[in-house]
Amino acid sequence: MKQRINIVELARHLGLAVSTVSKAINDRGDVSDATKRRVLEAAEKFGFSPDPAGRRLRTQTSETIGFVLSPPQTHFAHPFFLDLLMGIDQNLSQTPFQLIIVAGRTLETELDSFRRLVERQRVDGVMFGRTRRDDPRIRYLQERNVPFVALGRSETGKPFPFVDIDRTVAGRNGTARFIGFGHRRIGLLSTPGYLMISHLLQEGYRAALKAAKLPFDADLVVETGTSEEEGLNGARRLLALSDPPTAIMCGHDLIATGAMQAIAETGRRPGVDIPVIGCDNHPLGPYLNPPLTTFSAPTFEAGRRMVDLLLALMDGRSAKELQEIWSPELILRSSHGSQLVAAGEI
Amino acid sequence: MKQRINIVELARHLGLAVSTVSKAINDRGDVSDATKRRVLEAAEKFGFSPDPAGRRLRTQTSETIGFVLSPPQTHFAHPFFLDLLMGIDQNLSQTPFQLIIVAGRTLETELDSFRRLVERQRVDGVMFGRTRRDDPRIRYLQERNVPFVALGRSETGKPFPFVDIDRTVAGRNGTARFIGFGHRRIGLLSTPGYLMISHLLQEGYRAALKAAKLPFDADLVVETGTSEEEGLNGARRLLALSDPPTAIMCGHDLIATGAMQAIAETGRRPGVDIPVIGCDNHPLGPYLNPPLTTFSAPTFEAGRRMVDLLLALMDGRSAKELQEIWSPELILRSSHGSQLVAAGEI
DNA sequence: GTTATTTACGAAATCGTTTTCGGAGATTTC
DNA sequence: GAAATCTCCGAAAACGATTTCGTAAATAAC
Repeated sequence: MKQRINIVELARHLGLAVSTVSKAINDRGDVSDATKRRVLEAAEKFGFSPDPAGRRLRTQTSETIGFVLSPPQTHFAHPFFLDLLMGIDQNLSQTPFQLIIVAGRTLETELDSFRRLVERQRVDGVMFGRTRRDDPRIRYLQERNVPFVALGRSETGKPFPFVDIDRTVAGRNGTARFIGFGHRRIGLLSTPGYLMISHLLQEGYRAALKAAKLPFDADLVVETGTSEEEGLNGARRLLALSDPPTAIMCGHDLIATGAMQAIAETGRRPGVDIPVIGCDNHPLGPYLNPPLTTFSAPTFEAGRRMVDLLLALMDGRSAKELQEIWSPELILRSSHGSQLVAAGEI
Repeated sequence: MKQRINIVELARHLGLAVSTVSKAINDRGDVSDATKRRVLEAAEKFGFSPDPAGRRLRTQTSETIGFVLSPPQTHFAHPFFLDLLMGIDQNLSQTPFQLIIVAGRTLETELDSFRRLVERQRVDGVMFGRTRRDDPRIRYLQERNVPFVALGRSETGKPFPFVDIDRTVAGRNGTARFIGFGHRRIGLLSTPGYLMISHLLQEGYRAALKAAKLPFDADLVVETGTSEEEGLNGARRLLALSDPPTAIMCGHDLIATGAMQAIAETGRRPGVDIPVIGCDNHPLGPYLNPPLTTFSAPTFEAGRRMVDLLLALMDGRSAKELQEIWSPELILRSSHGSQLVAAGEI
């Protein structure tokens, strides 16, 4: 390991006091431009940069923000969160903060990950996603008074900062689109019920039905996990109904993938006989059969923005002004019933 | 923020010296079992755990290992690396180390990410993937003498620890399979040439040709990026040849996805008229049209193992004994020419 | 019963930084 | 020209842990 120089040796080399050098490096006041320049040059020359350990000890900050990947694992075998991480990192790398990530193992032990993060690692801030209607993570963080920002809103606790890609509009617009095509019985394959996005999706779904004066039929909505297999099973249940849906709105592209599989199993053509719409714009959507119509999810940008919000929060801004709801946009491919589209819809 | 207790206050409460408390907490010798138990109980009661900043300052370690995501971004909109991270984290969470991740922006600035990691953050170890035949990252880390483990081997520098999911066997076995089906002209759609996996894939490809006494035709191998679009374009070039391949081996499932698209464009049926095999077992492979035959890539396990190797290296073990080459296994679906399989192959 | 050895604990130094406070010199004000 | 105000820099005190080394008591050896 190459020999490192510390701030006192650097100061000695310069014939200055350590305090002066420190102030120069951190661009605090009380040091002339001339010496500041001199210090910076010397630091560059000797390859000096302050040891984080020393600085953190003194300033009582960890310069660290933690991101916890939600369980279960299969949910994250998904480009979504990697994009999010990329966005977070890109923004964070412009700051002194570093990003540490931990993975919650199961729903039960997930809180332990949070505890380790704040009580042992002492992170300065926390980020996470997949908010739930009733979310113990939020309660914990608010109780400990640690700054955090979530991907998704929640019904839990006091106001907190979030970026929310609004599932309500996906549910409403997707369903409305099917209704516009003449469908009367529309299936909803939702993500797990405890998730906030599931609740919002169903709200949008109901709103669209109501606007069209269509009845709500509880048989038509089934909650599944966020995977292809679970989407497959959910769709099978839907299709086995005595009066099955003629179109299916899905809470996630992976679910939609399974759903199209289930439709094909019955000998019908997904996207033609039974149209399907997903959510979150999975990169392989265009390569499915048929190409999947879906709603956008600008996760990279969401990651960037979450960092902005967290920084603002730590800067003293109030949580209420740091809440953003983004509307996803419909991405038309062909699984939603392209023959109608071809007939003049676009 | 809840009031924290530090080690001197804890010691005062116990009527012990700080040194004794410290030794008890870290289970170093020189403290009786009785007082050790007493200290541990008190620590639990007061919710004390040592401040990482203080400990790191004193011990001159960062207790941090860094993972750098390779550029370009599109390569990572891929479950592969998320699984790897999950594996790494699962193993690392059993140790005092924390995982910090950074994303290399471009190939040019990637080294800066490494430099920031070791020279500023002062991580104790580094991990990364997508090794290259000539890899400046390896040179840098070896020169600085920082412990690291890579996903993939390389031709660069002195021996270092790695886990390598052997692309040679994918190239060889995939190609041999096609040859066994009677194909004489087999296309190879490889990942970018600078990557080690590309080199190994081609080696395997050539080996299979040689074993079957088939000629090598440079026109039949084209290197593309690791994305669907690039796979699409690469396959178009292959299919536009005057004497085009009758089967295509791909260095990646995303490439294979694009290739099947390209085949369909020409009016032929991918997997039937022109069989295709990919690599890395993308979770959506089974849902492509046709379902994609591919090679396994146990990335979660690889992540776990990489942590073992890194820890062993930091523990003084020699790099040479910390190199593992894993053979991927063929996962038969139907894109490799299922009609032949149905005819008795399985 | 004396001496040698072990065992258990404590005092103090140390890691590298930031920050407070004070003061000398330069500059402005009246 | 004296007083007041700025500018710039330095000495020293934290921050919270670990580790070395010394020493008293307890045990073992003879």
